[in-house]
This record gives sequence, C-alpha cells and structure tokens, in this order.
Amino acid sequence: MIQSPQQKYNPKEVEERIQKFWKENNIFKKSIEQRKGCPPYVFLEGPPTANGLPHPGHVLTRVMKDLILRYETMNGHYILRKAGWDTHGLPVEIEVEKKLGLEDKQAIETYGVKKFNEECKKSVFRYEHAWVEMTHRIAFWLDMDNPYITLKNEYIESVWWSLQQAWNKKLLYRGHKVVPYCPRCGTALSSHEISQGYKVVEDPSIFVKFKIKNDEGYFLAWTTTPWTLISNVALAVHPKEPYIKIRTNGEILILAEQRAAILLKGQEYEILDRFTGKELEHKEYEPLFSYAVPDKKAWYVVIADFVTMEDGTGIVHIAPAFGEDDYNIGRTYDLPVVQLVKLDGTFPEEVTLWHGQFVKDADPSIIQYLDERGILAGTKKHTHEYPFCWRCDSPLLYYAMESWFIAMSKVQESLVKNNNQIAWFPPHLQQGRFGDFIREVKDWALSRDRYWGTPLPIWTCTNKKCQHVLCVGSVKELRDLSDSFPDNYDLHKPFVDELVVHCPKCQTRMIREKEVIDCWYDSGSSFFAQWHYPFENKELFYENFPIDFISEALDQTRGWFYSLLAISTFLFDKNPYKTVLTLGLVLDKDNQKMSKSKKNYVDPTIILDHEGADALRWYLVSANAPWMSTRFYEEAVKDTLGKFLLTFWNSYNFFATYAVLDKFDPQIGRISRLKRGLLDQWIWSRFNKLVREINGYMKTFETHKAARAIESFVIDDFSNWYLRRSRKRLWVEEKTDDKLCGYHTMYEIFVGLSQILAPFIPFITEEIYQNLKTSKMPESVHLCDYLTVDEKVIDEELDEGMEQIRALVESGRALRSKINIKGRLPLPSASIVCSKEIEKSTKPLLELVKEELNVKTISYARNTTSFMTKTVKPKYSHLGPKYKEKAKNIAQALEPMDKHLLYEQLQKKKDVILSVGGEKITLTADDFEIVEHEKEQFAKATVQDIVLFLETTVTPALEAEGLARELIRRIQSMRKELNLDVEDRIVTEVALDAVKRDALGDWKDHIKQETRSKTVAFVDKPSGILLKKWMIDELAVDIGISK
RNA sequence: GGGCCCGUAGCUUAGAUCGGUUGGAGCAACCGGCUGAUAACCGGUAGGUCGAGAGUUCAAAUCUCUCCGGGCCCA
Repeated sequence: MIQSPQQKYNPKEVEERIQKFWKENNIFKKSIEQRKGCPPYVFLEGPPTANGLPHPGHVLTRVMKDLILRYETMNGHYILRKAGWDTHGLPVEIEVEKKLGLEDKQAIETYGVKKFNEECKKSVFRYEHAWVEMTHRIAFWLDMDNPYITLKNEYIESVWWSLQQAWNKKLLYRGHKVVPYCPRCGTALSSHEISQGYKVVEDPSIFVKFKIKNDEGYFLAWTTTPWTLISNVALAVHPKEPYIKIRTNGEILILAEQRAAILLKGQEYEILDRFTGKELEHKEYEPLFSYAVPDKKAWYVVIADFVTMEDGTGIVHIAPAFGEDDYNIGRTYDLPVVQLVKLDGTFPEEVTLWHGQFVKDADPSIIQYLDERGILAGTKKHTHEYPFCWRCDSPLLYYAMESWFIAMSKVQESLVKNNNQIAWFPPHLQQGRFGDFIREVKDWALSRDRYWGTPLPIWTCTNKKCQHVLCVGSVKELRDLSDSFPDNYDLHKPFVDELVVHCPKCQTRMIREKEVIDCWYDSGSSFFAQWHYPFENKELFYENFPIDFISEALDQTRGWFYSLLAISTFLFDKNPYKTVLTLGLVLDKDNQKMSKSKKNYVDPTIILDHEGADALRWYLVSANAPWMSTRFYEEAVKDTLGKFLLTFWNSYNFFATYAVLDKFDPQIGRISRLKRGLLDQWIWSRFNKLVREINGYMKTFETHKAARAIESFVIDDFSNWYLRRSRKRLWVEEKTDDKLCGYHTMYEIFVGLSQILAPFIPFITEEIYQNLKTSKMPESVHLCDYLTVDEKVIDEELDEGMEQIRALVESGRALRSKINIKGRLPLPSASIVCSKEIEKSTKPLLELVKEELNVKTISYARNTTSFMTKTVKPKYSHLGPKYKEKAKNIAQALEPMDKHLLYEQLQKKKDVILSVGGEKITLTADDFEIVEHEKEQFAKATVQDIVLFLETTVTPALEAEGLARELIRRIQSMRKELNLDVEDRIVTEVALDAVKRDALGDWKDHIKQETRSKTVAFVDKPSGILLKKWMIDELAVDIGISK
C-alpha cells in the first residue's frame, strides 16, 4: 500500500535512510550478482592517492563513473567495480619529508630508508577514511572491500613481470635524461615542483664564433648559458631556413639570413654565399675548449627543427648533457654526452681554469676568457624565465642524469594503431592532444632516484669481468637467485637492496639498480596487475581485457590514459580500453582552478549536508557536457535542488497524497492504456519519446542532454501540464473511471521516472520506488531493468496537437491579460482559425482549451473574415505629392467618414468622389492603405499558423458565474489559512450587495460543493471562526467560515 | 614559448558539424495574474558590441586570421 510521503523533502534524512536500506539488504552486491552471466561491461577504476583529501573534481569523476555504470548495469551488463589505490610516488615522499622535517635525500638516508618508507606507507592511507566516506555519500557504488593497491607484493610482482617482458623485448635500456636538477639539494625536481619556482631573471647572453675546420670563417652561435660551452659537441641549424656567409669588419661569418638582417641592421656587410641549413649538415668546426675528450665524433653541424628565427643567430650551440633538445638531437646523431659539471654544480678538475667554481658564477670569467681569445662577437643582457628550487631557491641546472627508459619510440606505430581503435569522448582528443603526443612519442624515462616506489627489478653483477645484467620478473626468480629469502617480505627498498643475490653466470654478488620506477607505470599496469596476472587469475584477466570503459579528468590524457596504452601496447599490442570519457575540470564560481591556497575550495561535504547527494549529482550531470569545465559552488547546487528535485518531489507528493486518500491500489482495476483519455495517452507517448531520447544521449555520453530532457519532461510536460490538468479529476469524490485512469497513468509514470532517473539520482528515486513498488517488483529500483522505448505508443499527431493546444492556451492567457479580463470571468466563446490539418489534430483536445481559457463554447473557422473588419487609411505619401496643399483638406474631408464603408465602396465602385473646397476630387484604391482589425466584440491573438479570437461580450449570467468563482477562491484560501484537511466540511456565511446576492442564486449549490460547505448562507453579518473582508474589484464582500 | 579546449543577457546555457528572416530558453529583477501539490505556475516588461579587431561573402554568433581573457597539457 502506498504511504503518505513527507511533505518536505529532507535530503539528508532520505539519503541516510536509503543508505541504511541498501546496506541492510545488500543491494549493491545484488545489483552485480543478479547480472552474473550477462554480457560484461568492463570498467577499470583509475586509482586515486589517499594522502590528500578528495577534491570536488574527484566528486565529479566518481559521479560520472557511477552514472554510466549504474546505467549499464540496469541495461543488463555484468560489471565488476573493483576499487584501486595509487600509493607510490614523489608527492607521498614530499608529504612525509615535510612531516618529518627532512630537507633532502641525505636527510632521508640518515633517517633510515626503512623507517622512511614505513612512514610513506602510513601516509598514503591517511585520508582513506575521507575518500571512503565521500564515495559512500555520493553513492558511487564501488567495491572498496577488495581494492587493488599498488604497494602490495602481488601488484609489484605483476609490474615486475611486465618490466621483464619489456626487457626481453629489448625495450628497457639505460640512457640519460635531462632533468631540472638542484645542485644544492642534489636532487632532480619533478615538473610540478619546478612549475612552482619560475622567476624572471636577467642573464648574460653571448655571441660566440666557432672556427670552421679546413675553411675560412666562423659559425656565429648564441647562448644564454656560457658555462655549457665547455661541454659543447655540436652546432644546430634549421634545415629549411636560408643561411648566409658574409664579410663584415674583415671577418667571415655564417648565420641565418633573417637573423643577420636584424642583428647587423645598419652595419655594412657583403654576402659571399647563400645556402639552406641542410647544406651545412656535417660541416666540421674546431672546438672552443680542449677539456673534453669525446669518445665519439663531435664538433660538426647538425640540423634540427627546433632552431628558431626568433632570437639568436639561427645557429644553436649543442651540449647534450644540459638540454633536453640537445640530448635528443644528440641521440639522433649519436653525439657524445660531454658533462663537464659535477653533481654539486661546480666544474671538475679537468676544467683547469674554473675548477671548483659554481658554473653560473663562472659565466663572467668565461665570457672574459672568450673575449681575450677574440672569439666573442658580442654580449647582450637577456631577460627570460628561469627555474629555481622551490625548497632552497638555488638556480636549477638542466642536467643529464642516468636513467632507465622504455623505448616507446620503437613501438610508436603500434601506439598510433591502437589509439585509433579507441572511442574517445570528446573525439578531438584522439587525434588532437593525445594523437599529437603519441605521434611524437619519446622514450619513457622510467626510473626515479627516490625511495618510495616499485623497485626497478634490475640487478648487475659486481664482477668486473662478468657484468651480467638481469631483469627479474617474479618473486620466485628472485628467491631462487638469493640467499635466505624470508617468508615475510616486502618488495620495497631497502629489502630488495639488502638481498644477497648471486649472478646466475659467475655466482658473484649482484647489486640492484638503486632506482624505483615512475608511479605512472604502477597505475598504468592496473589492467593486469589488479588481478596479479599472470601469476593468478588468468581467466579473470582475459575476461576483463580489453576494458570497455574508463573515465577520468582531462589532466589524465598524458597521464593514466597514456600509461595504460603504452604498457598494453608493448605487452599485448592491443588497446587496453575501448572507450574513454574525458571529463572537464571543476572550477570555482569565477572560473578559477580550485586550490587551498586561493581559498576558493568548496568542501563537497557541506553541500552533501545541505543540498544532498542527489542535488549534487544532478547539478554535476546536467550543468554541462561532461568534457566541459564546470563551475562548482553551493548556490548552483541549491538552484538545481529547487528547480528540479523539489518539483519532482512535490509532484510525487501530490500524487501520493491523493492516492492514499483514495486508497489507490496499482494492482486493482487497471484500465488498459488504449482505453484511457487523450491526456493520459499523450503523457505516455511523451514519456516514451523521453526514454528513446535518453538512451540515444547516453550512448554518446551526452549526459547533460539526457538530464535536461528529463528535466523538461518532469517540469513542463508532467508537472505543469499533465498533473495540473489532471487535478480536477482527482478531486471528484466518487471512483470514476477517469480518476482511476489518472491514478494508473501517474503511477506508471512515477515508477518509470524512478527507473530512468535511478542512475542519476539514486536516493530520491529509491525513496519513491520503495513507496510505489508492489510485491511483484524487484526489491530495489537499482535492481530493475532500464526502460526501453515502446515505439507503438508514440503518437506524433497527438503530440503535435497538444503542442498546438498548449500554444493556444498560452496565447489565450496572454490575450486575456492584454485586454484585462481575468481568467475567472467566463467568456461566451472562442474561435480558432486554422487549417483543416490543425483542426484535426487539435479537435480531440479542445476541452482543455475550453477550460484553460474559461470560455463557454469553442469553434473552428477557416478564415478570419467574420471576426475582422477592413478599413482604409489615406496614404499620405501618395496624396501629398499629387494634391500638394490640397492634401490637408482632403484628409479633413476623409476624417469623419466611416472607413469601413469607404473600404466597401472602394471595393465595389473602385473610386470615391469627394468635394473639397467646391472642387470634386476622385480618389482611387491606390490612394489608400487597407488596414485590418478585429471587430469590437473580439480580441485576437496569433500563434504560428493559428489565429485565436475571444468573444469579449460579458452577459450578467457570465458575470455571476465569474463572481461565484471569485467567492470560491476566497473561501478556499480561508480554508487553507485554517489549515483544514481536504475532507473537512465547513459552514459558510457571506455578506454582499443585494443585487449580486440575487444574481448568485443559481450558483449557491456550486459554491457549496466546491468549498465542501455543509451550508452556504447569504447574511448581513457573517459569523464563523475565521472572518475576512474582501474586495473583489469594486465589490466589498465579507466571508465567515467555521468547521 | 608551443599544442589543445573554452568565451553568447547579472548568472546557467541553446544555436557553431552544414553561414540565411528579428540569437532562443531558464534563474534573478520589475509589473500584473493564478493557486486546496509545489521552494511552484501563468502573462508581460527590461536586459545582448554573441570576448575584441580584421578578412571572406549578397549575407557571419557560425568560416579564416590576429589579439585579449580563462583552463589543461607540454616546454
């Protein structure tokens, strides 16, 4: 039996109650179990790190994931929803460093790596509770009891296995990576660390001459880091740009033509030769310094696209140890990596002149030295951004560090191929940001010289003669290689480093490479490592690969979305996921990124407490396309609550209140839909159209459009039209068929709405469903199947007719307001002028118009003639030039004439003869404009192809009826003021003007009935428990009512 | 510095793929009305250099270029 719902919607209370219901009845578990054996829809959770509090952005991601997963579950898919935690990485270490007051790596070593890593392990779950709580409150159904965790031995073992695969495929190699490095802290900085420390500084920039080998003249190069010249190994030019050889001041120089024009402006120079950069390739020059002893060919010209014509000379000095571009071009040309700078940022012994000096401090001295040797062509101050250490404020050096790489460039074609198999939402990312990235993919710098991470499983034999290197791919392998491998182990530093591992070739002790790996590799391995594949769960893995759906925010494009694809590509040569939904960022009210330092951070729990999870979810889903950034602030969620959720709740409340009153039972007396009235058929047709529309939008993740379609259905079609139009039939006391049809239709729509809305707003829909469901229906709305459209019930003609009817009603009401005739005053008739087609589609619904417009009769006409009259108006632009000064007199003569008669005369006789100042003047139709307007007793409104006329003559009878309605309304509002029950009966006494009293005689019974009065008496002095004086227009009325 | 996305009324937005009459809604404001479900509803009024400028065109919110602002990613 349907129960009376709460009048006020209290989100927190409803949500807590529903959570309890789900928990007690294991609904989440059942929603998965019940689909066992159904086609799977594989989802992979992008693991968050729980060492920080969840952010509104995380809420959005979780809401969107939940929406899609609930939707697909209801559509009959079996979906596992394993949670995951990302636990390694530098941010974790930094948090712990701060907490323990450790300043640098040395301090960590002193503190003890074991203790440090234990702290890290604790730290990663510091806010786990907050994450679990948030996930729970927004109702993201996720199996958080069995998450994958990247720090677990099993997880690490799977990662090791994959690294061994890379090793076996010869993709894992040791090389150099140029990183921003702080010489004081002795550590490389991650990109997010350096982005905090850019400053604008002024540095010396110098022009240097490099003597061409076996030829006269010099290459003129430019640099802002003179200290790197000592490690110079090449010069780079742009392949396509023109270069010139010139003679100026008795010197021969080569530089870019464009740059010469700017640098040597006003100076005289003679152009000796002209060529493209490409032609200079491999031309040799003499080194500036003799400190470097390269092991490979060096000191020649290379070509590179990154050379710009915006500054410098178009010739760039290359030192592969100190610049990423330099390093990459060095790899292309197999240049030596000359690195004449020590880790502490000073020059080593071989650089005799500046030995022991900090490189940046040595710049002036180097410049002076070059000048003395006559190879300095000029200096210039250069202002640019330069990174500084956020910790100690030292200038950072770009510095080539030894690093392990995965040779992604070798599988670039597969990456592109596999990317093309993925359905990207929004599509532009596939070939845009992401496609660009993988087309120019660089080798993945995998290793991090840090502590808290998956250890790189590479061991090297310490025997100088052997030097065997191996990559371990399982715990068993490692155990077999080592002495005394304990039962209790933890595959982190320092355990792995302390193991005594023997070389399988010479039995000498092997030492592990000290690094850990990039934590992006950890999370990118989740698609197999979550199952401990290939050591366990092989079948589970194959059932869940490739993944159907992943979704994260835009910043993951080159993060997790890439690391998954990269790893899957070299392991399986397959795209790991079929569909990826990229979400926009969540910004604050002013479109600014949320951050704690800016204090514009909105705490989601406040909104959850005030507006509730459903309002929050609905706002996030309906506000914007998922891939667009969304502003997030409480006021916006509040609007959503008021606009949509409360309307939904109140219409449900209205229905349920009456259903309870009438003891409506959905299982009794159901009337076939075809036998129901047109209004019922119409709303059912609309509802099915809505279902069709939603399913279309959900396929393309246009969740905002789906949400808005539902919103407009609920508010406009269902609440404001269907329910409003249905109110009267519920007020009837006896159980009419019409009333029953209404109840059944409303019931079916509410059940249907709770089902289609369930993935969006899981709480309120469950609340409604629980009250409405019969014992034959699934125990939770989340165990129902999603609705599919019933095309048969969609009636386009009815729909169109209703559209026209609603447009008519609207314009009719506007018309009444324009001519100032209140809606309560009945009018004798309305006429609709329209085509036969429109008549056909609107005729069955005409009763609605009649009631809404409060007219006695309504009829159709094909044309407007009987309502309009045509008149003429003198056309002064015509009469003026023709009659000059007489025109004024003509106008005067026309003035008193009946313009309609004039029109008719012009129609019949074609002319009109006037006598003006004794002169006869003949005017023809050309001299007039025809003006059309409605006859006096009609008011006219036009909607599209329909013209509506209201007859405005009010008879005394109509006036009496209008007055009766005015009285009813006032008595009703007094009932409301007394807070009476709908069923309560009252005694009504009314005092009003005697004439009106007589006129109202016929309406007394009607008033009695409408106001549920036992008696209605016209008296001189009304009595009652509530007495009120009213003014109805000019008429004073006193009313008294009592129970 | 480079790449990508975004910019429409005070706010939230439709319209942009494919140029075509006067750029639609909702919220908020104001005026009027209605109300025995509603924090609602109905009618009206006001509110727009469609981020700016230039170009293409008979015609640009829509196409092109430049610039400005915001965001993300990469340097």
